[in-house]
Amino acid sequence: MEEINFASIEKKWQDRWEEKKIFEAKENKKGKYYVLEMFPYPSGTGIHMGHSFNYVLGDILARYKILNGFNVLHPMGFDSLGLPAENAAIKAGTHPEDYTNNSIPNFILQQKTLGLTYDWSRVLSTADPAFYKWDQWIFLKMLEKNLAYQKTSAVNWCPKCETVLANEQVVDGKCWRHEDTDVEIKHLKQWFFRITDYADELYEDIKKLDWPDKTKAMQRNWIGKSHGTEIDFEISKFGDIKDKEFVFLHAYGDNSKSVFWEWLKKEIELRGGNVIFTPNLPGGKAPKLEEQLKAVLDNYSFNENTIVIGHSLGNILMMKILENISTKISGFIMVGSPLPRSIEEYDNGNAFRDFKPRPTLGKYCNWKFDYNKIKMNVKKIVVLEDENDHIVPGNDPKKLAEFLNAEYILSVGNKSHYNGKTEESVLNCIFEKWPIFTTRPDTIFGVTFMVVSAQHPKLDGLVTDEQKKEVDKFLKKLKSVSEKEVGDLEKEGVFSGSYAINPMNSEKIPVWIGNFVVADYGSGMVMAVPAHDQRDFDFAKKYKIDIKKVIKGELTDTRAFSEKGKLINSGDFNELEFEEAKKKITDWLTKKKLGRKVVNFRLRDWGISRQRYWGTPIPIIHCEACGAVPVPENGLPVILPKDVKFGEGNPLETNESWIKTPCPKCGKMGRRETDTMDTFVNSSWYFLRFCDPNNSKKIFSKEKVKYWNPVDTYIGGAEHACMHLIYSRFYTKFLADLNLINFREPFPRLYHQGMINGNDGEKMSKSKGNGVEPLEIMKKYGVDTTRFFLVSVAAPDKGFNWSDSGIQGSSRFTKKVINYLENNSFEEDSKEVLSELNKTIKNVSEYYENFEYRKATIELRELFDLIEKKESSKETFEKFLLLLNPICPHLTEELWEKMGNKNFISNSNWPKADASKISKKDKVSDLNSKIVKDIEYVLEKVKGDIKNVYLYVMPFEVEKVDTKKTSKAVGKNVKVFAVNDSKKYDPESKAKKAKPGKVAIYLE
RNA sequence: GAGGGAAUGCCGGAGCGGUCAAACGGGGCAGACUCAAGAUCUGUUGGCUUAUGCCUACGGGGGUUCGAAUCCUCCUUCCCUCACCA
Repeated sequence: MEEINFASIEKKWQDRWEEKKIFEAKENKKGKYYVLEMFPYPSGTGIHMGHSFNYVLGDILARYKILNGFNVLHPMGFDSLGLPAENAAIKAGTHPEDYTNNSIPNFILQQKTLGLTYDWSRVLSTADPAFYKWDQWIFLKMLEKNLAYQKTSAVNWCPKCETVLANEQVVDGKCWRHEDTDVEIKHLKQWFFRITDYADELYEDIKKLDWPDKTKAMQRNWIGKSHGTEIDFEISKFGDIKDKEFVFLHAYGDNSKSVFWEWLKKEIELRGGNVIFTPNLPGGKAPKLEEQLKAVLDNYSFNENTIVIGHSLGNILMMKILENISTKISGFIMVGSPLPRSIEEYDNGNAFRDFKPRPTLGKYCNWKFDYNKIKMNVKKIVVLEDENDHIVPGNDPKKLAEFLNAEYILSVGNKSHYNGKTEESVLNCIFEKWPIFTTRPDTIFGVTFMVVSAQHPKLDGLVTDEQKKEVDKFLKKLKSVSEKEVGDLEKEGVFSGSYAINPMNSEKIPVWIGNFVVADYGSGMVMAVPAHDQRDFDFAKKYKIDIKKVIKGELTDTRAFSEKGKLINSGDFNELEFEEAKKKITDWLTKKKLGRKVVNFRLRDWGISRQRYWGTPIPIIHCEACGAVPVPENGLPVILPKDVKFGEGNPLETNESWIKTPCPKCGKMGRRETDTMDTFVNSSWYFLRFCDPNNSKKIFSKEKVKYWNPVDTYIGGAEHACMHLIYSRFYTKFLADLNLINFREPFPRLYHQGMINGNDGEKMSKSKGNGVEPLEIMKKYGVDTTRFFLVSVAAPDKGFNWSDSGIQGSSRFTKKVINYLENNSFEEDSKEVLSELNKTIKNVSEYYENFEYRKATIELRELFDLIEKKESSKETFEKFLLLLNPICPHLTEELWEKMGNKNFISNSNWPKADASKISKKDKVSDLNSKIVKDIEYVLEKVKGDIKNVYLYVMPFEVEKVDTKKTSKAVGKNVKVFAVNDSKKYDPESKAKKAKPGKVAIYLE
């Protein structure tokens, strides 16, 4: 047998395919099929086995579809922007652009050797400004729709490189280049896409997808939709109010006129505070300072627990009082504060000033204040502005608040200087409402502490003076730890000094600060029920916090009872079961406006800012006057400047002349945004660009995209289950909302190829030396053999360990096929061959359709074995070649030609199966013959006098069963029922055992 | 901790209620061709010493069934993903 020259056969056919452009796709009236493999990052090392596997899987499907008459789009491109090119630039001193420009042709060359059906006229590269221009265009659209925004968020920072690090550049909390340097957390202003606006649709549409269950589950987890209840807890801004003394200072006159305060008094007392003093203020509309001071100071001595609620002129009096006392009081809430006007007049924050009297108030207000002393004598001041306050010209409570370092609250909708609404607002000044998300409202009576995230933006307001030191100590400890290690931290916390109030029973609950609470999930604070949640339990044990049981069940020393059960110690809700309790408590809260049913998502907005060079520039110009101004559409693309320095911070910041550019709005000199976009933006829509890759006027032609999309089958690694596949779904939905496309899911059918490991079962890697180079293997065994082997070892989604002896088995097969013509002559088909052929056509078609390529290789081997052994015709062998073509395109072309065909086998026609030629033996899936066999078997097993046989089948199968023939065949009286037939005779309810294609049998 | 997947003969791996001692491939063994090896081809590959028979077998226990590798349940082991999500 002569040595086969695979290489020349392969080259010959690849050249001919390319020359005749048989794989170039054009829109036409035939049914379309869009097969896509995830495009690669073109690394300098070329393609590896995983790439080859991925492409071959897609190629087999594409070829199968071509043979079946589909107009197939099968494109390839390069995800060429990205960190590796930049890393190579830093480490090897090449420019990312050169690196990329060198890698891509090499990649294409290697891909071409695989004999793929790619339409190379459509190749695209994301590093091409003609491509990323449209990234920028989409960004502008996002901005327009308020889906792009800026906020500060944490990044990894290497103090030695003075630059931001990507997660993969952080190794064990250290910098990838400086192994001795701890990575720090830094907060930077960054750009985000509001993917959370689509969270619900992204979640709900998962069920429409024909994707691996696992991937769907991963997406569901990632989006993390959870139903629960949001409960408003009030938190005192003044720490524990139990020992606080509330003093009301109204404007003037005797306190009996202050009926207004009655409601407030009641509410404060309900929450455990004491209202102890509401003095009469003498003097009517012309009060004298001395008289008023006396009236107050003679009756009450201010102390560290005092909280004053002053209204209007009462505030003025209080400020005077604060000048006159020597203790520091706890709080001062200034309501309806008509002072002071124009703080700007104020003299360096230290002087006295005149308060210009209103005519009606006479001398009263002609006072001067020592503001520093006032500030010194109050721990916390809150300024509450009524909308009415601004009516007095020049009065500006907001400025007053700034001035006094006070918290400022606007009482919205309160137009009066003094009414019931004001009271509610005052209450909100003392007790702030925090909505808390929980999935277990049934345990609300068991809440014994709250935990707020240590990273919470409103944390400061919760920390009392007494606890400040400890809290600071705790927070400092956190900051020295890198983000990744936070995950391994032990749950720790510190008491904030504040208390929350349980809305169910007004119980006082301490608020802790914890390192384990996520700041941007829910409201960044959780209610802790130690008796029924393990994490809360551990925390409570550690810090000796009360544990209150509210569900019947067993607590141990180390375990909380976190299962469902009946409520106890829960007031009116005792004895209720889990589900009912949840509902009733939520209803109660909803009615009282203290809570509501909500849906919460784990999904966060997508941070697209990267402080790196080799990505799409964000088309924004920062202008001192106008802020962040988008680059107008005609200014796109914003092209990456080639002239930058690597290795010292963000390379883009090293090119001043690129950065400096006029503001599109006002024309003054502004600065370009130096952040680039996450490279996932490119892969989020590249599949659309393939439909119209060279369009320079538009992102793509709507018609072309409409013709080809959605992608019929998408193939790629499971590692993209979350990021890439969620982002492209998000982009698709967004572009559909812009009316650019007419579908909302990009990839209705998804397939993951498995991992190919080294022969030792370990991941292939250079350092382990267990890698197998696809090009070498193909050189040695031939491309078709390699393709055949790749799909014959295991189911494509499972992957396998590489084995050198394994490929020899495939090699034997392909060689036998190639040599077949030399050693055999054709005759008329034997029945056996015909049966096997038609069975194989039938089955293999299904296998190709469903990625059961392994089974296809098995049947093809069996068919070929038979063709070799038994008489078979030329037609049969040609059909066999057609069936084999998707896997082994070159050798089938070669033999096809040798047999005298002038056309390409690769775009000819798929054979049709003739079911009548399939012999009984091979018709395993035939329902009737199966039934007969089953009955005969059962009859044989069950000895006894049987007359009737009852069959139960799926409703749609009733008509398929031939009762007459079956009765005759088994010699019994056979009756058929649909499983859902209520009149069926089924004394032993066998019907439930039936399945599609599988009957249930009852004998009588 | 949550979610997903898997466990089959020497190995990889199919089968997913009756046709199962279990496809197909690798490997082993025997034979053919050869001085010999390789390549190729043929046969064989759980045990019982040969029977259209029995036994033991698809991770382990229990169950459903006339019948289980296949369905249910519990357990064990392994792999993957997200991991403090309230």
